[in-house]
Amino acid sequence: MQERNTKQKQVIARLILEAGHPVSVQEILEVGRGHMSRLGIATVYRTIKRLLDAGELQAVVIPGDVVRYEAVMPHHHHFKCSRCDRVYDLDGCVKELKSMVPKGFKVENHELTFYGCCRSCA
Amino acid sequence: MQERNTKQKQVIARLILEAGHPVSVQEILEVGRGHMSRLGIATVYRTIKRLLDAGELQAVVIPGDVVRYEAVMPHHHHFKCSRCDRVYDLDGCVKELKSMVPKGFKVENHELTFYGCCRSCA
DNA sequence: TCATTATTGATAATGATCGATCAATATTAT
DNA sequence: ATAATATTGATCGATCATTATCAATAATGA
Repeated sequence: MQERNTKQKQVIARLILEAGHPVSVQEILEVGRGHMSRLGIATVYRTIKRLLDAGELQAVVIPGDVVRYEAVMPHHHHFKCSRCDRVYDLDGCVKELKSMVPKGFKVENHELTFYGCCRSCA
Repeated sequence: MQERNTKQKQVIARLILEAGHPVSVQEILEVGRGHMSRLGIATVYRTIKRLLDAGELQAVVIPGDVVRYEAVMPHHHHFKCSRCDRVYDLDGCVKELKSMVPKGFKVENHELTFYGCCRSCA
C-alpha cells in the first residue's frame, strides 16, 4: 500500500491553493480546524513537508518572520504589509536588477521583498 | 557613572567595522577570542544589542540563515555566495523596482538578496 | 467485511537563539 | 589608591519552530 488519500491532506492542500497568498503554519492550522476541528499541528508540518518534496509547494521566507508557503508559480516577488502582516504576491520582475551585481559574481537566484502599507490598510 | 568603555566593547565594535562584510554572532565570538580569549557569548549579544539601540549597527537577515550584523551605511543590498556562505555588500539600487508594486500599495522599504557564486569561488 | 498498515493527534523532545542571573572583575570618579 | 558600581563570563532558563514518539484511528486491497 502506498500513500493514502486522507481528509487532512485534502483539506490542507486545498486550503493553501485557495488562499491566494502565502500562508503560515498557524494560519493553515487555524483555517484547517474550521474544516476538521481535531486537526493536529504535526499533521500540518508533515503535509507541508510532503508537498514541498513533491514540488507542489514553495516556502516564502520574509526576514524576521515565520515561514509561509504557497503553491508553486512562475518567478515573482512579495509585498508584506506592516499593518496587517499579510503577504501579497507581485507579478513579474525587472531585468535591471542584474546591473547591481559586480563582474565575476554569478547570480543563480534572487529574492525581493517590499514592505509598506497595502491597499486595504491605506 | 554612566556607560563604561571596556576592552570587550572596543574589540567587538572594531571587529565589526573592519570586517568589511556582515558578520554573525559566532564569527564575532571567534574572531573576538583571537583578541580576548575569555570573551563570553553573552557579552557579544549584549554589545550587539547596545550598538543596535545606539543606531550604529544594523541587522542583515538572509532567509533561512543566521542573522548577521554590519555598520550602518547607505541604502544597499546583499549577495550571498552559496559555496562559501559569505555575504557581500552591493552598492546602490535600481529605480525600476517601484514599477513592480501595484497602485494603492505604499512602499516604505525593500530588501533584495542575490544568491549564487562569488568571484573568489568562481 | 476484515486485516494490514499508512496516517493521525497529542505531546515530549529537540535545537537554536537570546535573555536572566549572579558572583567575580575591571573601569571610573574622587 | 580606593570605593562605588557598570560590566563581564559562565551558565541556566525562556521561547520559539520543528521533529520524534507511539498508541489509536482510518484508508485501502483482498
